[in-house]
Amino acid sequence: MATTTRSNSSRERILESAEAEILNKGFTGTSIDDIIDRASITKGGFFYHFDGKVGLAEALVERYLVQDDEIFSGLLTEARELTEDPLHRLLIFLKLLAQKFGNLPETHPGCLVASFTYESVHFNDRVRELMRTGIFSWREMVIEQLKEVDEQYTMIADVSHETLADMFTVVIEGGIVLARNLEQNQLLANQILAYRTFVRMLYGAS
Amino acid sequence: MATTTRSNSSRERILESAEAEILNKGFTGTSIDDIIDRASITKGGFFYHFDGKVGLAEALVERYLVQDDEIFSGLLTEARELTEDPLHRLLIFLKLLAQKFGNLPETHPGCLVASFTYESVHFNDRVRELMRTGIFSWREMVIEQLKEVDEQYTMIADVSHETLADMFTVVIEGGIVLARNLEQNQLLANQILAYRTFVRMLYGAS
DNA sequence: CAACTACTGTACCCCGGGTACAGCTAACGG
DNA sequence: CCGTTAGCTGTACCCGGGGTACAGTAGTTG
Repeated sequence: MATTTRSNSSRERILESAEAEILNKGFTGTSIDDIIDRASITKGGFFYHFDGKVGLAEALVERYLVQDDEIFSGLLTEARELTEDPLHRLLIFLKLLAQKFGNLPETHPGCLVASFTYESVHFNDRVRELMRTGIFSWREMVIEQLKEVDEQYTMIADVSHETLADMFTVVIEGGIVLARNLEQNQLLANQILAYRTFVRMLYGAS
Repeated sequence: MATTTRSNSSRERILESAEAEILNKGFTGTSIDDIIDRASITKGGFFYHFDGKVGLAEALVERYLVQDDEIFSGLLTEARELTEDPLHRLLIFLKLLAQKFGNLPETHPGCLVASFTYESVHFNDRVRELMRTGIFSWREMVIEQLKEVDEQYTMIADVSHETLADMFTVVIEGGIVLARNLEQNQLLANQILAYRTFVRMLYGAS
């Protein structure tokens, strides 16, 4: 299975095109023709790779979660190299993320999970399950950090790890919506930095 | 123009049905037939009231912003009756909102502005302008509160009024996405309460 | 009672999304 | 060097949705 003959890039090109189109037009609002034109492939080729449009949706979410994980892991590693302190590591991670989002050349393309949330009836259980998986994995990523922080710091207000961790995702999802409407990436960055301030204050760091 | 003869309720019924359908299926994913079936009206009747689907979208956002404003104004008035202190008023408002959302019988139906954000290309400038208007009005509502708070309290960290006000909307938009996916309204309530904790800490209130 | 509002019902067009499948071709394995 | 297979292309088809166009009708108001 290690071989993929001459292409395999076709499949990837379809996914790439589909994601870009869908984040602008929505899933139902994106036609297969839109996608295949952009990906320079034919309709037949599309159906060779995917089991219809819902099959494409499955592959898209899977891919999205993997890519997202890579981005977060990368920034987390970067932060880990800069400090041993778990709180500062988390704060650096958030600052790096804010910078990354604030410096995007265009407005943030959007989150596939959020997009699909408002069209969820068109998918199957597998897609909906994958979306939940994504939300849980983002939650767990932050909770892991918070656990380490709690070994050395004390939270000065009562916010559960789960809620504080979810707030990370919430701020990004909500921030994207506002940033896209106002065409202002800095708004998204500012929201992440505000969340960062909240975390910092909760642990009484100056 | 004060008269609306026997009905006018038809137009309202269409808007009601359309909003409900669209929040589940997305705008493009909702057919006019879906809407008119639910509203018990005919296609001719639909086109009598609206200038096509995009015309409906305009009316929907207009209506949504008015209704939303009424809800927020109502809770704000309620909070105003309970205290004179601007900070506590804001904190009570947030608690009331969290309670309202947490006690919904079903998962929160969703925000039309967020839904439309991921399908924005299908609308016209007027709709997109209305969406921005909504975001600005939510921002202004909170900024007004913060200004009054600042007359009596001092913020102990540097978060701009604009960013803190936007965070209100951000937390709701993001909270809705997570709450819908996990079918758990309390998550949305918890996010609003976490935001409330943040505001409280920023002003050094115990 | 005339005129108007607020519809219903029907009939129709066109486009494009979704599907199916038959055929071609480059590459690889034996 | 030839058969098989992955990776497509091309074509043909159906149906549903958006949108239009009226013609008719039943209350409502002046």
